[in-house]
Amino acid sequence: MARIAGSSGPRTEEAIRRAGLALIATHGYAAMSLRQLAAEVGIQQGSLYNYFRNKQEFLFDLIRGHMLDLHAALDAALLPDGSAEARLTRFTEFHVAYHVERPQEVFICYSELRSLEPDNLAAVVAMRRDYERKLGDILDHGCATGEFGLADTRMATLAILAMLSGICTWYKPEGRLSTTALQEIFTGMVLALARGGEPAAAAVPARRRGALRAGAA
Amino acid sequence: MARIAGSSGPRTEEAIRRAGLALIATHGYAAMSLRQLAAEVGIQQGSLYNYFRNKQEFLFDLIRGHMLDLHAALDAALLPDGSAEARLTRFTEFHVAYHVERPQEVFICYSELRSLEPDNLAAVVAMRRDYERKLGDILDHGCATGEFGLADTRMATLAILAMLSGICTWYKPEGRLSTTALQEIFTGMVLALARGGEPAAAAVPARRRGALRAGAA
DNA sequence: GTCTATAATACGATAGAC
DNA sequence: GTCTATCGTATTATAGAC
Repeated sequence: MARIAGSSGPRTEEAIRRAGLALIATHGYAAMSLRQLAAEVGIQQGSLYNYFRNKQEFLFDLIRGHMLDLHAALDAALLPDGSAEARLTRFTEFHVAYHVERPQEVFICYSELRSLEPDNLAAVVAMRRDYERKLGDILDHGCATGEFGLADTRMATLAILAMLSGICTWYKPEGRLSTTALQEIFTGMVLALARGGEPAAAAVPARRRGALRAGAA
Repeated sequence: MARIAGSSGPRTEEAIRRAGLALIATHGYAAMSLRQLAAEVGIQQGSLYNYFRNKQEFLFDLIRGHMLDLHAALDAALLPDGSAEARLTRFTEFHVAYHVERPQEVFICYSELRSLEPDNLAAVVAMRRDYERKLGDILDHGCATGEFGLADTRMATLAILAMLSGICTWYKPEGRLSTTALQEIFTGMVLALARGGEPAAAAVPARRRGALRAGAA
C-alpha cells in the first residue's frame, strides 16, 4: 500500500503477484480491476503494463506458474514405489500441506479456469489431467494388489481431490487444527475411503430417486 | 434467443432465471453483463429492470431461492431416525441426485458467495450452516453408537460435502454413469470414509512436511 | 520504471414513449 | 411489459514526458 517513489523492479513484480493473488482469491478475476490492483501495490494503473501485456496474461502467468510449482513439488514428494497405502498416505500428506501453505494459489487454479481464454485453458487443463493421473495410478495399483476396494477409481480420484481441495476454501492459519493434525485426519479419511469395505448397497431400503424435490418429482 | 414481440411476463421471468443461471455458472456473476443476459433472453437490457431492482438482487434471489429449495428437499428426503448408516446413506443419495439434477444452481451457491454483499452473504451463510449441521448430526450420532469411527466429525462434514459438491463441477448428463450408479459409488465411498478403520498413523515413515516445495523448504 | 493523460469502449441503471 | 435512448461512471489499454 505504501511505496518509496521512483523505485524498484523485481520488488514491484513480486508485490503485484502477491496483491493479485489476494484480490483474485477474494473477489475473483473479473471483479478485480487493474486500478484496484495498482492501488494495492502503490503504483499507478498504467505502470502495471510494464509487467504484463494485458490482464488475461497476468492471470495465466499466475495459474501456469503455480501449476508448475505444484507438479514439481508433488514429484519431489511422492514415493516412487512402495505399498499403495504408503503412496496414498504420502500423496495425501503432501496435498494437505500444500493447500495449507498456499491456499490462495490453489483456490485460484480451480475457481478461475473459467476466466482463461481457450488456448490458455487448454494448457492448464492438460496439466491438471497429469495431476489427476498421478493419484489415479496409485488407486489403480492399490485395487490391483487388493489393498484398496474401490468400485470406480476414476470417481474415487475426483472425490479425493475434491475433498482435499476443499481445504483451501475454509482453512485459516489461526484455526483449531495444526497442519500435522489435518494431515493425520485427512490421511485417515482418504485411506478409509480407498480401502472400502463391504459394499454399501442395500444398507438401506432402495429409494434412490423419489422425493427429491420438496413438491415435484 | 428468439422471442415473439410484445409478449409475456411470467414466461420472461423464467427465461431470465434460466439464462442467468447458465451465464453465471459458465462465466461467473461479475463477468456476466446485463446486456448479455438480455440478449440471451431476447429482450432489451433496460427491460430486465422489470424483474429485479439491480444486478445484485438478481443474484441473491437466485441463490436464496435455491437454498430454500435445497433445504426443503433435504428435509423431505432425510430419514428422521434409524441407524446412522441408513441416515448417511439417504443423505448421500439425496445429495448426489440433487447435484446431478441441478448442477448449475448448486455450483453457483458455492462459487458466487464472494459476489454477495455483506447482508445477503450473511443470510446465505446461515442457511449453509444449517445444512452442514444436518450432516454433522448424523456423523456425531454414528460416532456415539460406534457405527462410525471418525477422528473429527467437523472435518468429516466438510470433507464429505466437498467430495459430494465436487460432482457439479464435472457431471455431464451424457456421461458414463447413471444417477443410480453414481449414488451407489458415492454412498460406498462416504460410508467407508465414515466407518473409518484402524488409524492410518505410522502406516508410512513420518515425513509430514519436508520436501514440500521443489527447491525451497 | 513510473508518471500523467487519455482513447475507446463497456458497464449498470434510469426516463419516458408506446 | 417492452422499447429506445441516454446518463454517469468504470473499464482495459495506450502514448509520451520524465
